[in-house]
Amino acid sequence: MENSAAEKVTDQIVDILKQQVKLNPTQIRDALGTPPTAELGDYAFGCFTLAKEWRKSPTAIAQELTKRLRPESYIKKIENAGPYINFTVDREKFTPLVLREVFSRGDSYGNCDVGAGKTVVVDFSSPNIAKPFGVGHLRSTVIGNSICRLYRCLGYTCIGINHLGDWGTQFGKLIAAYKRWGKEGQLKAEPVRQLYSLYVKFHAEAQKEKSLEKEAREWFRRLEAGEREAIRLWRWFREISLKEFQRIYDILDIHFDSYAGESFYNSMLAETIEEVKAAGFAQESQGALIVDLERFGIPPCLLRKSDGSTLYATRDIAAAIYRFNTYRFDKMIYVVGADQRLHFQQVFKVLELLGYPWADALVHVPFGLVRFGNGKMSTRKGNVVFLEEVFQRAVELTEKIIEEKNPELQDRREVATQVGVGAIVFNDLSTKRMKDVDFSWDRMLNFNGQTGPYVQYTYARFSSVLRKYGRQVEDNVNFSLLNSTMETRVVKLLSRFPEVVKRAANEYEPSVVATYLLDLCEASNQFYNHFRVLSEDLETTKARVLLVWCIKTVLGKGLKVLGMKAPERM
RNA sequence: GCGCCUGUAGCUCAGCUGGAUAGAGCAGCGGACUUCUAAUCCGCCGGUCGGGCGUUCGAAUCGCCCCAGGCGCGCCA
Repeated sequence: MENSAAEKVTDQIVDILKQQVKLNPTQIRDALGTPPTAELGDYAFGCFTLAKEWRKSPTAIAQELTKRLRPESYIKKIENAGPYINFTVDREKFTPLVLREVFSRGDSYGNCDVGAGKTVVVDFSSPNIAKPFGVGHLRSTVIGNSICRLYRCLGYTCIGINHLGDWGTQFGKLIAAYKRWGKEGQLKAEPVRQLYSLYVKFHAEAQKEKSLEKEAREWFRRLEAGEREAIRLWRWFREISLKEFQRIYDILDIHFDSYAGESFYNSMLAETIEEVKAAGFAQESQGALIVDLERFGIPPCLLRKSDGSTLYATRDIAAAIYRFNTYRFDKMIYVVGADQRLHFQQVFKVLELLGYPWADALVHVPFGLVRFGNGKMSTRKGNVVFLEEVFQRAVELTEKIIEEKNPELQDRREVATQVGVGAIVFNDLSTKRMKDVDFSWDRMLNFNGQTGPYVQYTYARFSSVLRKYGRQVEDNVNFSLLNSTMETRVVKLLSRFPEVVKRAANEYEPSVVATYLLDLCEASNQFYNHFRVLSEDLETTKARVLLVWCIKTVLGKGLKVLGMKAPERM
């Protein structure tokens, strides 16, 4: 695949510098920075590292070097400023290069083929059956979805797996609770609400009545033993929960290649345990089966409880092996909360001990917790915010705003959903994933400033301009009509998009794309407010329309990568 | 106690992996709609980058030590 415009420029600078400087291309590239203001130039090379070798001050070196360097092709000016050599790009060449690239690539702009022929598995969302889908689960869902989309941009085949929490002690609790207090009719009427209140009631009652916990463990044991009554209830709970989750995934327009949850691996667990034993790493301890990891400075990994039932570490180990055999992945990413860091360290280590060469292709992508009020959101305490309620309120508010700002809008309901849900999604993706977040209605429902609706609004606005223009957009324009600082700033930002996608994927950090989009919106809205795109002047109009087309395309692509909709009007 | 994460303006966050004067948004104040969507744009106000020591020509960024908050650390997931 051909180099992007930005790469061509940096390659050019490297070419110019490498004749005079004894550094290899990557060293030069790494040393390149951006001057504090655009007037100084587009790229800066600081001469600090050369100072030792040349036994001169960086300022003197910069001065001397600048005299010897001659601008070529994409570089128009090379100037010295203190210890820096500043390179100014030739706008006459750069602007057409960038805009023509965006124009010809369209929606595939920003894609590359580094991942061609490779497969990456992404384990994300993974809600617990029988628990309501809370705002906490949203993070894994939207971050994971975006990571999938990012890797697809890089050419990877991406398999999204929803590792449903459909097995474990919680089902023992749920069955026990249902047996005591549950009513079939109620459960059919509003499944997840009822399951949830049974779950909450269980924990409240268990405080007073110690025997409850024992009862729950017993039910889970019977479930694992495959007893009919237990299986029947489990299946039922699973089915009704899944149906509700599906509604949420439909709203978000997120789809999985596999819904193989924890229960899927039940039949493989005995074999997995045998494998660990055979490899000589398993040992009995206080009645449980563990893998001692002390020599790696990690607490032991529990494979089996003293009552014989299994634990989720075992299921994760079995799942990883199964997935490798099924997908032959080159990388597997787990998008799971930071509170499970240790768990994944343990699981990865055990797989490494078992001698799987792909163990180092496993990566846990953790994220900060969502807190509510005074503490962590806890399903047990009934301290959760339902995602559906969040969506509902966001969409309602959006409809109200549309009512006052754009009352004639067609498909109002649909747009309101796209924007309302977009606001929630963007809110979760716009800050670095490791930060804990305090849930706040105010922040969720703010549509001004650095928000999802702002990006969508900008997109809709430029769409509107193109609609009004109504003719075919072409890249055969007079580019010198786009040489204001505002336009140059936009062009420069557009040229950075491919690199932004790569960085976001490498760092598993969708927020890189989100913050980039905000920058692009700011620059583009500034341009919009200062220039009139459609005017009597045909030449200028054609040039600006091309720029608008490129802005719209990149914004649309960016929104798509974040898993958001890009409404043409709002 | 041990380990990991976070700490930048009143609030929410950027800061391109060590470089030039630390940037946005929200909130507050003041401006810009007879013209392509004002969910926008412009201006003002606002910072001992948690604290200290160190490495370096140069530190918000790297190292060490504290402080504060969060999360883990054997039968939950």
